[in-house]
Amino acid sequence: MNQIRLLLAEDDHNLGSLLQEYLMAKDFNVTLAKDGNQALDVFLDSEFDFCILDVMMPKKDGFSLAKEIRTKNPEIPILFLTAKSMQEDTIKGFEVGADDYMTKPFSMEELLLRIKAILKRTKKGEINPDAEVFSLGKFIFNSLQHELKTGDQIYKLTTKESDLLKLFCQNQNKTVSRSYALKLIWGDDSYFNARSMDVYITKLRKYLKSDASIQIMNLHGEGFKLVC
Amino acid sequence: MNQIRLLLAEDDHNLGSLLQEYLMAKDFNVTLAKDGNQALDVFLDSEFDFCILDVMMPKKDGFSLAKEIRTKNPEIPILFLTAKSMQEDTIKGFEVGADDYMTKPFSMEELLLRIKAILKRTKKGEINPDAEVFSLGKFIFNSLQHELKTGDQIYKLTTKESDLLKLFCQNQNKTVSRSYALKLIWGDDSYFNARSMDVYITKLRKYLKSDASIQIMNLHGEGFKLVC
DNA sequence: GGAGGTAGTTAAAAAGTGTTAAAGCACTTT
DNA sequence: AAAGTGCTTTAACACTTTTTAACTACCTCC
Repeated sequence: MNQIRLLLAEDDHNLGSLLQEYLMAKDFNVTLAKDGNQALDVFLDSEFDFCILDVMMPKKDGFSLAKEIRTKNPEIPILFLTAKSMQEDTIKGFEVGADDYMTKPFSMEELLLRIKAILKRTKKGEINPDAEVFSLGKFIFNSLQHELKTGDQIYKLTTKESDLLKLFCQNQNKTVSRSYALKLIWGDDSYFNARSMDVYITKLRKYLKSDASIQIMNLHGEGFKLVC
Repeated sequence: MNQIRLLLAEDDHNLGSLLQEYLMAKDFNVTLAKDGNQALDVFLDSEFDFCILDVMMPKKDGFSLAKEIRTKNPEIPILFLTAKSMQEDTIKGFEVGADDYMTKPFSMEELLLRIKAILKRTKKGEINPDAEVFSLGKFIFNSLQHELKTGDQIYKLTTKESDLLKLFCQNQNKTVSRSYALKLIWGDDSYFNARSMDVYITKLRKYLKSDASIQIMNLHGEGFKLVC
């Protein structure tokens, strides 16, 4: 099972590193940011699966941060940490699209349980992440053998075609950012690689076009999404 | 290769025997149980290599059954069949330690591919890196004596052929990079050696071509992989 | 609505691979 | 020493995969 990549934005250094250590011990990959601006920078720079944001932070508060994060990734689960049981905070938090919130002080164990609950809830279509065989509309894709089959025909995919399709299959109905795909498959993210990736997107679409129910959709400036 | 002994727990009699027949035709040894209790009895009575468990069954559901099976054998691969795409089921399934799951209705071909993928995955640890004798599909390869045997014939391999095949056998389903193979077998990595290696790849493929289930696959620019 | 970045597509260049046959080499046999 | 034998390397050509380039279309924001 892959590690969950978690962004923790918390200005209180003591609490921040305590949480980071605890969550890392629980096998999360935790990046700690010490204010809202730093958190946004880090978020835009790498890929995350989950955000824990303190509401009151210097430079940029948790809610504004959440809004900007949501424009980049409308799906990512967000859990807020509020300093006091402030009615206002709670309301505002859910308006921004919080998946949950916790009022300090809280037990780390409870936090962990809530994170797990949210992950369960939001992980809807996701299949076994280690799977090597995927079912895609009328296709069956065997990523080990690089074979994309349908009832009547079988395509032998090249390495790159297969790698890219596998990445999409592992992230069905989720946005895969360009830079993530490029780093993962092409090893790094540069302008020229980017155009190479576009060529492969075209190729995959050609293979898949006989089933209208699945498509690789572009989200302008954000990345691609395999919807099915 | 011996037959894989497979326990199939499925209360729907039609589906159950259909699957049983299909999998037996694919050379599995299939025992069909029609509820959870019967499945457990059978499991405790004999030896199995693989379990396919329906989640919803009378008397004992698939998850409870899986737990009891796991106490007896924590290693055995388990694949669940779920009636509908129930989020809960999936999560619970993976908590119990499912290796994969499939949602009804599914194609039998996909089921077969997934079973094979799991078997490949879980068998990996079995490979003894110091072994001198390898089983490769219908072949037996003795790297000490440079002999590649099948039921009806025996090939005497040359030193280089044998060294290269041994390297692949020690890294089944893993990518072996060109430069690694060249350094190990040819002593160094230069353009001309590289072409020599290609010639040997061709030779090995010729030996192995009578068994379609094993193949030496090229990963463009990365290396080769023996998949079986 | 136009500028500038982003994406879709095709074709050609470049890099890498598959295969066959002949040349080279070491080692035996005559 | 010449000829033969078996293995390995080199060379050559066809082919595949990946990248680069070029052109077109599109989306977003001022």
